Amino acid sequence: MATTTFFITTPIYYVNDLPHIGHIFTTTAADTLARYHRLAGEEVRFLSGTDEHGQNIERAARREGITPLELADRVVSRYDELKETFGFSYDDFVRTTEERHERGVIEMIRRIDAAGDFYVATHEGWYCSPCETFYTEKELLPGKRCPVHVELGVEWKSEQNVFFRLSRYQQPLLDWYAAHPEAVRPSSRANEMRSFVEAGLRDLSVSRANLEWGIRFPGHAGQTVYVWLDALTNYVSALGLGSEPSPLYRRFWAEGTMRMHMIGKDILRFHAVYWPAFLMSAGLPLPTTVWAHGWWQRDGRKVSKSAGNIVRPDELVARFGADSLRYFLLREMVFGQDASFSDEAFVDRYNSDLAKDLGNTVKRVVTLSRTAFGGRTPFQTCTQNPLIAAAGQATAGYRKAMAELAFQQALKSLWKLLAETNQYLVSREPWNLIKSEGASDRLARILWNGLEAIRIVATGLLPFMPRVAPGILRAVAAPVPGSLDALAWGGTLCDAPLPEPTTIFPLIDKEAFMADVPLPAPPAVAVPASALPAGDAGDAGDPKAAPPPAASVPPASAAAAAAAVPATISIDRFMESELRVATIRAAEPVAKSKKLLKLTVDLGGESRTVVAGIALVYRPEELVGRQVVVVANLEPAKLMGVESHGMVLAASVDGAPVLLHPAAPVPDGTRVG
RNA sequence: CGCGGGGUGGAGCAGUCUGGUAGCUCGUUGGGCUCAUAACCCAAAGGUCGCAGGUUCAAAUCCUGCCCCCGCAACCA
Repeated sequence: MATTTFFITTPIYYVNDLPHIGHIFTTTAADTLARYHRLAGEEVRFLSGTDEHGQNIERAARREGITPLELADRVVSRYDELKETFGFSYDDFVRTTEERHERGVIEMIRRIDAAGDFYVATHEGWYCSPCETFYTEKELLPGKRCPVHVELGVEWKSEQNVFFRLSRYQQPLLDWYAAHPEAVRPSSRANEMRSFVEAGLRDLSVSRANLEWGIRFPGHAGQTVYVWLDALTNYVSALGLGSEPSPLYRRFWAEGTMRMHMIGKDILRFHAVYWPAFLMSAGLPLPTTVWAHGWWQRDGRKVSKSAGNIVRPDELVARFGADSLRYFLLREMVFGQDASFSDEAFVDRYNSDLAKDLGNTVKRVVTLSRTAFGGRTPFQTCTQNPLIAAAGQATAGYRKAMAELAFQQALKSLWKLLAETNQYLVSREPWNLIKSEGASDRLARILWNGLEAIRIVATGLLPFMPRVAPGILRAVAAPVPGSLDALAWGGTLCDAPLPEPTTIFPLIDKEAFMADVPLPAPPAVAVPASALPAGDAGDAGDPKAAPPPAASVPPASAAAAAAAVPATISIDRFMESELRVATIRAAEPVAKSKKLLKLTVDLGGESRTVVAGIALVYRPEELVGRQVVVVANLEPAKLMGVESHGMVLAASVDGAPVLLHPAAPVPDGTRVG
């Protein structure tokens, strides 16, 4: 029986973005899994990389006056640093500008072409000449101007492109999902993909004309391979598809046991629909699992010093170590769902889990043993005690959770064993035995059990904390194992020298730490997007790259004819509007909007959220407590994501709003009219 | 009807797919212990599981409607 193989990938990260918490998270998850499977005795191949082609890179490079490759090199060096810092253990790092990748893409195209799944068709859209790019209606600025060259208009242009017959793979994809429940996880995502595919698939434009920075499309002069076909192929090109011989490709893909893509949910469609379709067309095996995790978010409403939810991974790493962050990321999030990141949660987690539960217990047991046995581990083992069953349950729960990528559960299982170890110690009171009977047999068994439990926990932590876990093992005089077999009870050495314990995770004064959190930029002013690390977990390509539909539909006329307004209306008609006086109880800017303020308004017992476009003139602070007139029966509307339940009346002077208010205070809710 | 996430003790969350005594962590209070990083152990208080209907012997969980919050897109409702 051949060894089980485990091929795991991160997305290839787009190089116009510096690494952030999302990249760190995805790679940490994949790394932890890779390490776990190595310990499980499987043959593991772990791949990461960068996506370096495309218009955006070309533009960004031009802006900085360097070549695209120089730009990519610079970002790649940041990923190298990250690898060092976090101890990522990928075996290979593929860059889409590498020759081996290009060979893979060309082979992929050859195979798809042989299957007859390419055709040339016309592709139309709004085009900006300086950008050499098509934009969708939505991307354009008002007046059909280019979002990059804001002063320039765009033109309607059509271009010949190569299309992939994605539509042919609708049923095969549905069959694949049905036959492989593990193919897309978590299962809620699989449902999403199924309904997406069931709704019908359009053919996909997979080339661009006039795109310099990319791989030339074989057999179609003037065409460049477009993002996703290029990017997704990295998973096999890095293994050597298109190069001969390609033993890695054969071993880990063609004949591999597990082929897993770890991705963020934002790029699921590309991995669970397009990529399998490409592979089907090419006659290659499909991934066994596409695992889409959730996003790290932040509570946008409460970005403040007191809330302490400012993400500063660099500082956290510098102060607490990369392993602490690795632990936090996998312990805090229910893998697959979204979670929110905050400094406060981090410090809480660090103090309670790492400093107290883990660090303190290690030091506690080691100190007891050193005191009782002259700086050594106890002289005898123990084969009958309550911790054995506890450890058995903990490791079983751990393994089960790891198999399901339930990292949170796996860690919880280990921590339960730590708690049980502390309970055991309290029940046996070894500190009293030291005084009463010295280095007795009984004491030896008790403390050996304590050390053994810690050894097992540290073993389970090896995939999660690749630097700290070996340190703990050394602290309990245990060898660093190369196999999960070490999770079994009984590994702690007898009468072995125990080094003097150190404080692995110093307890942090949370108050002091939180006071240290720098204030964010004033939210009333436009905050540069770069100051707010995105919550997503790494794009494997241009997020704007969703290919336009094959069928060209001229964009709808933007300007609908203004509804004719009669010169006068009846009093009844006017009375249909419910105008009421209200007091502004709270006001805050709407995130990322220039003009909107979110007002919480008191209508006399009823509290409402009303969005008003007055931020350019009024500051939130000066509004609170003021009375205004509100249209109370307006149908709700969403503005910049915030649902507005009413409208604040204001006079408009050259577009600048001036709020209306009663000349004397009146009760809230008073009808106007 | 733009897409998506969510509303469960003070805080943060799990549980919802596969209905059946509401669970975890932190915090709080009281007690214990003193080996350990003011750590560890025990106990207690604290919840209309957003609201309203429905299905069911039984609903946090399934169905319908509604309200609210958050992220993305949409900027003056």
